[in-house]
Amino acid sequence: MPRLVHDTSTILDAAARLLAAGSADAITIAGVIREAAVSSGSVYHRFPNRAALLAAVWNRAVQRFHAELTPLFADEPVAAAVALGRRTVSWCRDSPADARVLLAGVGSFEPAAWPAESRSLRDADQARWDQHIRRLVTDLKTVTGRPTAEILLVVVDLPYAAVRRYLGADREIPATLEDIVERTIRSALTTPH
Amino acid sequence: MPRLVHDTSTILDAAARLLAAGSADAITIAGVIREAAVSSGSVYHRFPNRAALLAAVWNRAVQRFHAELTPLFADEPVAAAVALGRRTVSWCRDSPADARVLLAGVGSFEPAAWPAESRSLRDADQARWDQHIRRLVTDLKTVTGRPTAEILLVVVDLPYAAVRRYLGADREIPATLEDIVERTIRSALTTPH
DNA sequence: CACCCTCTAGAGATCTGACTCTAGAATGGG
DNA sequence: CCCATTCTAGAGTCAGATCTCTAGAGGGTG
Repeated sequence: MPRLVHDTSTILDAAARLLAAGSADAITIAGVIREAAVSSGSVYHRFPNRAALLAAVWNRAVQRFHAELTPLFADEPVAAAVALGRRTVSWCRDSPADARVLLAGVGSFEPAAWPAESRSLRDADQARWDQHIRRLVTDLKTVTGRPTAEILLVVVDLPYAAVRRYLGADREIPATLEDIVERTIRSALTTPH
Repeated sequence: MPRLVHDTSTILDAAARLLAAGSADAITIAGVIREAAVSSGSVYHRFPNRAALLAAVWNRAVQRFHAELTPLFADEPVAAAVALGRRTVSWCRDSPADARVLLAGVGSFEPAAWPAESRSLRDADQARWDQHIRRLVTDLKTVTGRPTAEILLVVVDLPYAAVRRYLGADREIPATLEDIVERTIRSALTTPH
């Protein structure tokens, strides 16, 4: 049994690098072969087709992100919302490649073409995540009295927006951004209205 | 002199429709030909290459957006910020195709490959817009005492984030979103800290 | 040492899409 | 009515990308 010469993560890293240099469609098999210095045989030994490779890139990034954030749901609702926002920012700073993957959105990864295996993996992940979010949203509704759409905007979309400006332009995420995000979340959730 | 049988906007509309159905890379010449029921000769008579077509799609959407919003900078700073946020939401509801173009970001349109003409057109537009934004930001800094990054987050990125959730998933933008955006902007700018 | 079995290398087959090119349709002016 | 000019049609070329296929390298096992 010959050892694996190339690690699968080498290939996924190369793909993520290609994405960072352009869009998700910049992830071509030919490009990965060049970037990872690997033969096409190697790639196709691991992934039946391009869609499966894209799926792996996406799922890996999402799993890492979720692994980092899920513990934070344990806090009190407002504290959890703030912690999620802060951690989203710091995670993006520490894992820019994965962050760029999430920034592109699943839609860029042609999920319609994914093999069943990849799809169910994603579905399971997503279901768990959605459940956490739903629970947090209902808790925040009772605590703050805001409508669902407002809570989603402040808790989910706002940290994403904060980070997008810098990731998209390949600029450093400022050190003060966590504080800014925290202040904005707090004022939006606790201002009387 | 034979009349133009196809309007150029027909071609750009078809391209925008293709983008809405997928990513910006879904805008292929072959696709536009199908979607607009036009021959490749017609397309290449107007646009020297695909990059020029992409540039035209982008620039048209941006010009429409800017035309809609620029008058609003005339207000008092906080009022202007609120009005910009509200109008961004309503514009996206009324012009979903153009909104999807902006949502994709210039990066998707391969600006590096644009002809000089398209590029300078965009640069001029962008410079005018940036000047308005810069002026508004400095005004808001003196009025609210917030740092630049915080103002940009609240004024520029937040309305974008509010709308992204719905445009990206092809869902109706809720009628209450303008109010939600306004409340969030106000509380972020006027809460003492 | 012989034998497997996993993994790799890389040459093509095939497809898709961008772009070129030429013939000609349509219309206004002389 | 003819010509010039503008625009259109669509076949054809070329580049690049996905995927297939076969030969074989490399290391563990009997």
